[in-house]
Amino acid sequence: MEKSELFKAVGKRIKELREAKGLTQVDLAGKMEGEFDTTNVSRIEAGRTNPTLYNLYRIAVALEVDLEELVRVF
Amino acid sequence: MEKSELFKAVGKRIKELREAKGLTQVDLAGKMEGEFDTTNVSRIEAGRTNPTLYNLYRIAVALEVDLEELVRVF
DNA sequence: TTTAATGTTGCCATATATGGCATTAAGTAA
DNA sequence: TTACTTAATGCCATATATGGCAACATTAAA
Repeated sequence: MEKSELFKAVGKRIKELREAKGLTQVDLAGKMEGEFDTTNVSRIEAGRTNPTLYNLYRIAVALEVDLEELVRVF
Repeated sequence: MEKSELFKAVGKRIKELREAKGLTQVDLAGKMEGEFDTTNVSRIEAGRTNPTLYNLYRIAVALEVDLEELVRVF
């Protein structure tokens, strides 16, 4: 699997999980532990960046899913 | 779960999977798609850095496991 | 129409992951 | 002892994720 494909797949998954909970990108950033800019939520969902483990983890916690769920892209 | 705990847990998992395959850190870096420095294998396994999604993915491929396996730390 | 909410994108600054190399240490075998 | 392998770590340079803000487009509601 190619790099940008991976990013897009994970981003899509995050977006789906977020919308399933009825959250906006602003809501998600706000629910995350510590600081997180909404700009980055957009970038990660769009697959335009290579997110770090810790940010994926914080997103998973905010979305109330296991980290595995976010990276189950096959 | 705290940040450095997460890194250590994922690092430990990588180390276990690597050793289960009888690979050295050099072997693992060598098997990874593209370039990857052995220094970083050590850093990631030790939990001293916050690895990116793409590098976790490349490690998973080299270790012949799903990415989910690497982040199943609970 | 105006207003507000949502998301994307561009820009720049900062923080940090990684590349790359050298050193160090521990283990193992000669 | 020496020589080799493996891994950890320190240093510096570079690449890039993120912070933070502004501008823009879209949609929906008044």
